[in-house]
Amino acid sequence: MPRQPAPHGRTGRPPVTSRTQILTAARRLVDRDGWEKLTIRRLAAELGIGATTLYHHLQNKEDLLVLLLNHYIDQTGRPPLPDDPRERIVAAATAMHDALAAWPWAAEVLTVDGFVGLLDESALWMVEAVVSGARERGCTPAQAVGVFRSIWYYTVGEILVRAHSVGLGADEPARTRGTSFGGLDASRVPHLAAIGDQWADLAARDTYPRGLCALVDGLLADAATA
Amino acid sequence: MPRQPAPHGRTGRPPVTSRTQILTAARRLVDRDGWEKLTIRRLAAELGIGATTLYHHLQNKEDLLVLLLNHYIDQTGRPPLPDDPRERIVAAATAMHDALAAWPWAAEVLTVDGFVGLLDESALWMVEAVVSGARERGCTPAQAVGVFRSIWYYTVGEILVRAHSVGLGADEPARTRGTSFGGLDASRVPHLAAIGDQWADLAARDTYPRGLCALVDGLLADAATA
DNA sequence: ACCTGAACACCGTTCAAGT
DNA sequence: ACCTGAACACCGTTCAAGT
Repeated sequence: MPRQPAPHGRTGRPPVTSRTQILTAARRLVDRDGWEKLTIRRLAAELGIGATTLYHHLQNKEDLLVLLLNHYIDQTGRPPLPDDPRERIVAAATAMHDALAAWPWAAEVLTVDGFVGLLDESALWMVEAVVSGARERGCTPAQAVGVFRSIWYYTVGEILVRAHSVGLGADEPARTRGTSFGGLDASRVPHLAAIGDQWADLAARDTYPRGLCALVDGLLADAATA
Repeated sequence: MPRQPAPHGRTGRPPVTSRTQILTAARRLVDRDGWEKLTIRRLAAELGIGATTLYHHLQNKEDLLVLLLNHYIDQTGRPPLPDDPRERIVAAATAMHDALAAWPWAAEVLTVDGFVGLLDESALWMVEAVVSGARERGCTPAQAVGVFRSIWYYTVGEILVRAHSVGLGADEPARTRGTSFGGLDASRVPHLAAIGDQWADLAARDTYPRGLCALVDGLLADAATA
């Protein structure tokens, strides 16, 4: 419901037509200055209004985050879904992953809040795709929900761990020590000691797709034998 | 290296013998008031010292978090590890999971920081157990690292999602609406609509062990066929 | 060495007041 | 209805100063 531009009596600063302007400004701020700079006060400054004014459009900061996440998901394209149920599950999971990986701060929101409550209907196609694939492969409704949840855990975990591992090398090379198991006690942790400095390289590889397929195959096999 | 109690000239407040007292106070504060109340200023008050004094023992807040996490892990018991490699992987992963689940705020630290750099050697037995099990089942070193990472993602994701879903029902029953897919459009998301209100129940179940086994079996099978 | 208060540069949020 | 500044109750961190 767009606002009428007609100023009935007043010609001052146009009102902050609710959510849309706020969300685009928030998105701009995050993209420019980073996720940790998204604050009520800064966002108000970005909009050229007082900080307290924002509270006429937003319940609180959490509200802003949820709104922004849904706004982002709404803009995310929806890939074609394969007919094969197993491939459909993988494609939907990959779409979730890629959407989050492209905007890592979105994953932060997922930790600030429970996840299910903040997805609006435009994001549910991913859930539907996974559940439908699982059902077609013989899962019960309970099993299908379990399949989705396992995939979701794996995906969120990958995003969060990766998001917080990136950039450490840039400003804090001291911590690179932890990432390589160079000087480990070979008698206590022989396999890690053997891997040694290679750990950093191996841990930097993108193993999400590989692990996802293994997970999906494992979940479907488990459901089939139950 | 414990401090001599002998006050050479002064009998004022005993010094904050570095880390140990700080960490026990921090742990007490977190257990009593919750993770979000752990702040430099409050911790100083808990210790009965000035806030700035803490900076003689701590680099910064992140340092405190890392120290506290390692302190917690050090105190965590180490379960017996099965001889069977597959069972060993599952047991080690379950131990990681249970340790984090028992103190959910620890999972928060994992998102604040990359994880590998903050584990000290006393926690590496879990990594070693997973890697050794994978190696015994024929994985290459690279595959074994991949097995660990996939399990880690799944575990961290489960902890984080669960930690942030708990308690929502308590103070915010309004958001329970999101957790049930009651009034969904059956033509657009038929499977979710069919599950409907059952989603909340199904999502509340503990499916970590089930999903973990599926993941491990999937990973080992994948490595075997590569 | 160890500790301090004051200060800086921020937060989210509320409230009474303005148009 | 929409917006405001002032204020409240906090943060992490730095710095010059005290013993």
